This record gives sequence, C-alpha cells and structure tokens, in this order.
Amino acid sequence: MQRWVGHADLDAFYASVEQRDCPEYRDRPVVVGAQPGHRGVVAAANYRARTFGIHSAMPIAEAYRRCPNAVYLRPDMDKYARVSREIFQILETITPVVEPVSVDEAYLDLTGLEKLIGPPEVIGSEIKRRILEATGLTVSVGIGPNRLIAKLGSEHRKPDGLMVVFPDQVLAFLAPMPVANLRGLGRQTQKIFAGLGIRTVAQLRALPPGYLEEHLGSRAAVSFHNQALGIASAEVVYGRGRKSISKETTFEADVREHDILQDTLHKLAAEVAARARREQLSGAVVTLKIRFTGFETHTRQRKLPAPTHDERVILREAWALFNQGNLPRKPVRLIGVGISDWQQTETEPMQADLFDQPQKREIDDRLLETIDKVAGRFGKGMLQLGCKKEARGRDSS
DNA sequence: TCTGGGGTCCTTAATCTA
DNA sequence: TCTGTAGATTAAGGACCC
Repeated sequence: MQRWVGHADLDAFYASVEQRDCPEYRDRPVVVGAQPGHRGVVAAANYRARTFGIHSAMPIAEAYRRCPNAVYLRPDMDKYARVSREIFQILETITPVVEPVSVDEAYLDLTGLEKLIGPPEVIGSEIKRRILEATGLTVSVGIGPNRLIAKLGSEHRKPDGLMVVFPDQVLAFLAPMPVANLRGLGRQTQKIFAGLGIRTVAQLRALPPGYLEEHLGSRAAVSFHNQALGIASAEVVYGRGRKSISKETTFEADVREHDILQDTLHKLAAEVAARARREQLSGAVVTLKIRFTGFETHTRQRKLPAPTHDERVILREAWALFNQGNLPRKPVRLIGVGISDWQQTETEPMQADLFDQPQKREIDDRLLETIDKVAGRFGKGMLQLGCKKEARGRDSS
C-alpha cells in the first residue's frame, strides 16, 4: 500500500489569529513579538509585514526601522494554545494518527484514507476546508510519500497552499530547490555548502559519495545525501511526549545583583514546577541556562538522586549550579531553568502547598476506599496488572 | 547591529562501571 | 587483586527548528 504523509502548517499563525480577532488589523502589517524599544525579536509577521522584509527571529528594532506603521503586538500564548487545540481536534477528524510538531504544525498519517475520503488532493482540500470553516484560519498542506516531501510540499505553496507530490515526481520536485530547504541545514552548514559551491539539491545529488563526509562528518553527510534523493522516514508518531520543560527570561538591562537573580530563578522554577505538576511529570535532571553580557551562553546541569516537580528542589539545585564557581563573573543578560529526564516515581510526593493535613487524610482515605473496591471487584491480580501498566510510563499507558 | 523563548538532537569529552 | 579496556552514562555546548 502506498504510504501518504501529510504536513499541515498554519500560515503566520500568531499574526493570523490576532488579525482574525481584530478586524481593524485586516489589510495592515501585523508583527507579533517584543514591543519596539525593548529587547526582543519578531515571533510572527503576517504576509503584509513580510513585504517590508520583516521575518520571524528578526530583532524588533530592525523590524520597526523597516515598518514603523505596522501593528506591534505582544504574543498571547494562552490564546494560541486554545486555537491550536481546536485545530488538532479537527485534524483528528481526518486521521487518528496526528503528530504535533509545534502549536501550528503537525504531521498526519494519511495512508489508506483514499477509500474513505478520496485521492490525496481531496484529502488535502478537506483538511483546509474543515480548518477554515471552524476557525477562520488558512493552513498550507503538503502531501507526499514521506515526512520530508510532505513538509517541503507545504512550504512550497505557502500561504493557503496545497501540494501533492507523487512518488514518481519526488526527484524532479527536489532537484531545483536550494539546499537550504533541506532539514537540519542551518546557517553554519549553509556556509560549508556555499564554500563548496553547492547551491541546489541537484548539485548535491551529483556529488561523489564520500565527498560530503570529509566536510560534514558521516552522519550529516548520510542525512543530506538521503534527503537529496527524497529518502526519509514515513513514520508518524501519535502522541509523542515532551522531553523537557523550561522557562527563561531576558532582563531589560543586564543584572549583577545576586538577590535579583535568585528571585528571578525562584519565579522561573515555580513556573516550571507548576507546569510539570499539571502534566504529571517529574524530572531527574535540573538545567541552569545563563547568558552573560556579550551573548556568552552557558548551561550547567545536575542529575538528582530522585526526580522532582518541587520548585524548592529545582531552585536549590539551579542556585547551587550558579554558585559552583565555574561560570564567568559578568553581568547576566538571561537566566533560565529547566527539568528533563522523566522518571516514574514509586509514590508521587504530595505537595505541601496544595493540601493541608485534613485534606491529605481525606484524600488518603478515599484512595484506600477506592483500592478496596477495585480489589474486591477484579481481584488482586487485575489491580497489580493496572499498576504495572501505569508504571510503564504515561505514553504507553 | 542585534540577537526571545521553548524546544530537540547531535557531538564530544570526562567519568563511571563491568 | 590489579590493570586495561569497552561501553554506558553524564555533562556541556552547539546547531537547528518553530
């Protein structure tokens, strides 16, 4: 059976949501990101703003220079997350196998849907129609025999595009593309390719095997060589879990004072811990990220004897990493903290700040009551089976 | 010149362990 | 018991993505 992978990518997502919600922004350049006059970059720019040369990751001061008349908005991440959830629900009406990449992007396994919905173009149109009708937002869709082709397809016809690449069209589709379009090829690698005089995928494909390896190492060489031939994974992973939670902040002006740094770290640790508790995750590795004056960035991490989602533990470890003595003594531009390396705890520690003693007793009593009922109904064997299944981790359970 | 925030994955080196 | 070594784990940094 022919494998079909879809890639759906919302157009200028943050800016489009703001424009949809505020009709007076229609026909105006909209830039979502930092406020002009502050430190920060562009998170999203609508297509009108892009005609001024504004693009995401551009310093906000530069964007303002190019277009002082644009609408400048701070991101409203909660709102985008709500819209995103709505969109993912719509995607799941097409296929249950949806792999989110970010808030505005997902891969879909469309294999075998031809009999149900129709040929790939019809499936793509249906995705676009359902999202537009329900949310008022446009999406670009690429469909191809694997993830790479699907992704390049959705990029190819942006905005509001639909592109289907059949297996026998893959090589011709890729050939004229700039190598910069390939996955995992950023600024550094582009410099190397430019130095070698390679601009297009066709040129890359024509290189003798081994040549790339000398300049990029074996792993990257194999990856780019395969991509040039259109060879990539067609696997779409449903419900891929996150691997870390982190929170960081850049100061308006660089900071020397330890009390400000510690206070900030405390707030960040509390947010990380709260998010971890909400998602029922405990991490055994705490990471401190710190950026000094001059953009010099360091990370320090430490593995804990037991996983945690307790802000006090996260703060204590992060502060200890900061004071280890192996970091420069310079003013701090950015500070951040994260946890990772999820591990199943035998018994989740109950948060002292969430429940008082009588509440804890009540919860314990009700828990024991429930266990008795379940054990009575299904027998101990079933109860143990349930516990084991749970212990395998939240993804599999 | 100016470079946010939240992530993933890879490479390399040091350290631990069998 | 000592020593050398291979493989696993940990830690740090960097490239890349959205």
